[in-house]
Amino acid sequence: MLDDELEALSAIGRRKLFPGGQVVTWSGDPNTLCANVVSGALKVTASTEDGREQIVGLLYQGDFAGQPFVEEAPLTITALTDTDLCLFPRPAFERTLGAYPRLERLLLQRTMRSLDDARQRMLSLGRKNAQERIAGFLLDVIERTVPRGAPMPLSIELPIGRGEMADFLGLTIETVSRQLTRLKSDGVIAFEKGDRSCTIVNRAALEAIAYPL
Amino acid sequence: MLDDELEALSAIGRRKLFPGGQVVTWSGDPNTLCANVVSGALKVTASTEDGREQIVGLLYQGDFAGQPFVEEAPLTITALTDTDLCLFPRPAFERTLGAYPRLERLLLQRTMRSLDDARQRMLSLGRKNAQERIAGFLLDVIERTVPRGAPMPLSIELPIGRGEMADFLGLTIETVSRQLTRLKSDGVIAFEKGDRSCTIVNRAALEAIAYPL
DNA sequence: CGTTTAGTTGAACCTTATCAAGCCCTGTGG
DNA sequence: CCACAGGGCTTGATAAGGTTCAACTAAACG
Repeated sequence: MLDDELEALSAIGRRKLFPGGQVVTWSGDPNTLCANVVSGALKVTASTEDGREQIVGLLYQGDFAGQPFVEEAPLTITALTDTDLCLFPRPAFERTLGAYPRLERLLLQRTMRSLDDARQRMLSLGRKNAQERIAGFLLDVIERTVPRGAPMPLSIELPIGRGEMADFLGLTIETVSRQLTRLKSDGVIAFEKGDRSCTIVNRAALEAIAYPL
Repeated sequence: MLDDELEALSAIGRRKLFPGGQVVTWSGDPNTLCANVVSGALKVTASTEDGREQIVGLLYQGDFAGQPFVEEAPLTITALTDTDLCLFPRPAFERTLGAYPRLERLLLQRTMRSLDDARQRMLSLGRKNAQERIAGFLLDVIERTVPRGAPMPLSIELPIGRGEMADFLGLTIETVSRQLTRLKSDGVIAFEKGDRSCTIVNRAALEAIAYPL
């Protein structure tokens, strides 16, 4: 981002801290905000009326949240951990986009990447079994957090708990738990000091599971 | 779209007819093209290496196809019926976007709508059962093709066959077929003159199935 | 400590996939 | 004109993968 763009954004943005668990935007509410994630993590969820929930996206440091040019927020956004957001009132943000074409270009590219992402997840949700989804998820976490070509046994910190993994992968808590213990007893992964810190013992095996044939 | 934008686009576009079944873009190939759908219909698919397929989007008249600013095409696009496309070489299309900010804005808005769409489908694929998916699909077709507030018994033409419905909904052909016959015997829909032309007998019932509670 | 919360494990059940036949329509060639 | 082959769809029987319900464990917290 260029200096004047950053400046223009910071002129309309205000920082706000959201404690873990707090909802930033409710689905159906008037869409008043866009934001940049300064630190922390958020989940973007879609729900059925009867309470079933699907996590349709996870947002981390540097990610963009919200939808300009839309009157009603279609999705609920919730802080997973304590999260620092830089909030932009939507109308001001839209004006800034108009004034800085490079910014709009950037947003377009990000939106298209999100779309690609969403489509890969549709493949996963529609056509993969529980093992493949879990393995794919672990590989995604690796890609997101581990520097390229780090030496094996890798250690990763799962960004979400079992329940949220289930909501992300379209499974139940129990299935997620069982598949993880299966990967563990197969010697592919291991857990130490807690259910969230996971060691990748055999990455190749994980890839073979996630991407068969 | 404004006159000069249309002109700029038509200057770089060339029309081409694709017969039904023909692939327009292969996933993994160099991404050389974007296009507008002049007439006909296309499917956008993601696949696993071992051949499972998920339809991640359907494109109709007026829809935009392709991904500017990406070097490798991530998805396969196939003509469902004979389809007339207006093709743009990607580099020229990107230059045109830069020259006509309103055009880029338009594309951004479309991309965001596609993203919303994709996320709703994630909810469907991850959290809804076969009946709900089928009912939701039928309602989507209605929304797309029937004028608002048309009188009941509605008649719609299914844009795709059973196999493609299955690939779209993350089900099998057999399950799609069974759920449709179930809706038929429940008196919610009916079929005349062929498997593709479907009469909506009871739209409210369909909505109650698609959106429980 | 007792309570709560997250995770694991087990057993029964259910939805959907899988495999296999059969049907209907269309187009083709004898 | 009829037999027949092929594609798209339906239907049935069976099986598997996941869900559900329930009990249990372990760590966290007052």
